[in-house]
Amino acid sequence: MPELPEVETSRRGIAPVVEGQTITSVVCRVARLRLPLPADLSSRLSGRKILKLDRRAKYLLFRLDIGTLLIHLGMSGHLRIVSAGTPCDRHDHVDIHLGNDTVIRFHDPRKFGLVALIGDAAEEHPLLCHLGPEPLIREFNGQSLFQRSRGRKIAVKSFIMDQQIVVGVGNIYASEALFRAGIHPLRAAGRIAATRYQLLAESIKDVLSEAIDAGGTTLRDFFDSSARPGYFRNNLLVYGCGGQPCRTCGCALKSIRIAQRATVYCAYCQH
DNA sequence: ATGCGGACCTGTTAGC
DNA sequence: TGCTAACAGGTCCGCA
Repeated sequence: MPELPEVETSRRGIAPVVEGQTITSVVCRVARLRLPLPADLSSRLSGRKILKLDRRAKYLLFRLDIGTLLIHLGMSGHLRIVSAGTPCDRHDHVDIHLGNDTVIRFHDPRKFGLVALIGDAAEEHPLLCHLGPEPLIREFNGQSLFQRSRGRKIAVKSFIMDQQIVVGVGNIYASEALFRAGIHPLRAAGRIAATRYQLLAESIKDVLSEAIDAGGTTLRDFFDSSARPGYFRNNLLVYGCGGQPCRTCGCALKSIRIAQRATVYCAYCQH
């Protein structure tokens, strides 16, 4: 669920409700997610004001008057805004109560998510400081991808999923972007020409932007309690389509595993 | 330094 | 129908 577009959609949905609000209390129902939850989270957060909600990679950054509350949704997490008093479900691990009688509720069955309170210089925190560029900014482009790829033998799919190279390209969008760019996912990153990286960078930007726009559609029913599959699902050209005909050439799409991740591509269109 | 495999968890689905 | 195995959209760590 939480690819970068979903995290951005969450941010856009939640920001108007929480910005400017004061945290009144925090309830944690588990001791740890990916990392242990700070034991004193409630006492440290109570009375603090949420100034702004930002996103960096797939992390949500709640900018407070005393530092930053960092939330990562992992593989299975989501945030919902609910009214105070809404009964909680299984896997509703953390409730952040706000002054306006609403609650930010963190739900994560697989517990791969993360909640941490970090200091003011959030970007220098160990969890964030090694992250590569955001995919949608100008500084991320074919030229920078090309330069960083020289000498690398890693499969290009793993290369673009490396958060030090570029953030936010998850397993789904890696396959989608490579299909759009006509690049074989197993090709060694260091053996791809600059012009093709140009195309790849554009494909990454396009597919993520389109997915964010589609997430905007989900925004309308964002406060629904039902977790429905992302709207962008209908726009996927290869992911989850193994065995089906390629939209371009009609040949059956191939399913393989790269670094233990499901990968789909067209052996005819991608080189 | 690079690249790979395993680990962290639970839920759902495919297959027998 | 019921059981088991495989798999799931992320990230970090340790080893070769």
